[in-house]
Amino acid sequence: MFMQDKCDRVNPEKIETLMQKVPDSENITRMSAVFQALQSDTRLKILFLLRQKEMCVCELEQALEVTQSAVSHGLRTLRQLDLVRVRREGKFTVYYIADEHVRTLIEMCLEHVEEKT
Amino acid sequence: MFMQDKCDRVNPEKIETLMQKVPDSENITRMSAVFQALQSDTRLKILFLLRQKEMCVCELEQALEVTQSAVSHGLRTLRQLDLVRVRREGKFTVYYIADEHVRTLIEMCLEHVEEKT
DNA sequence: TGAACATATGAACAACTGTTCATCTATTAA
DNA sequence: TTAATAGATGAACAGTTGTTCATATGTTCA
Repeated sequence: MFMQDKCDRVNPEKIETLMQKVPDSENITRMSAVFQALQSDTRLKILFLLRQKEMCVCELEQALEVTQSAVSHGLRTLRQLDLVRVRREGKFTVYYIADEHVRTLIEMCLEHVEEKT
Repeated sequence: MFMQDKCDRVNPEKIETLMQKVPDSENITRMSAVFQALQSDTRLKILFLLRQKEMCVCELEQALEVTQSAVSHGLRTLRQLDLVRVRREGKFTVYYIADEHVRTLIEMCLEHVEEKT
């Protein structure tokens, strides 16, 4: 038996069906973490740089004009969510975009904001 | 004349060229705001609900089991960034996904997190 | 009109975030 | 080995966020 609390439009059974098609809590939380990683000017710029070519930390540091620490922290966040990946190259640590999903995410979002005058 | 501060890999001219292809500050900030809106369990669930069918506030309220106030605040955030749009329907306010970019964004992100076992 | 329902919004507080500073580890080249 | 360079990380502080509570606005129907 369902409660029919308030709104006339509410059909509790239908709502339950809709909720079942929402990703489970674990995945919602993961997605939330991904979007949260993308919600930073610095990290976004890092991704738009890496989108063009893989780069080491100090290249990013020079390009972005923030401290090495800030770049490194930003990269860790992106790395932990598998948005970027790393490769050692001698004394350099080279970062690159993890996969096409990431490219699509930032490109889709750019299109969205560019659309508005 | 450019400074060659640190890293051997750094080629200042090349870096300048790369930076020119990064979206300008205004758009980066807008994207940042969009991702920041997507970085919330409640708002993500709202979008995954609206993705299935347009809904009024009280339907969302029932589905999500948070206060009406929280839903309404969440919707405002999404609305301000044109991620959802509104339509009046008698005494109801019906919300729906703004466009395909938004669908793609959340679907792309879901794929990304589902990929990791 | 007024009562009931649907939605919006401001205030406020706890929780979280991004940056810098200081410091530590790892790698290279001499 | 040692000095120099590349990168990582913890602490800490100022700034930001999401929720609830209380209340205001808007719509319908009797």
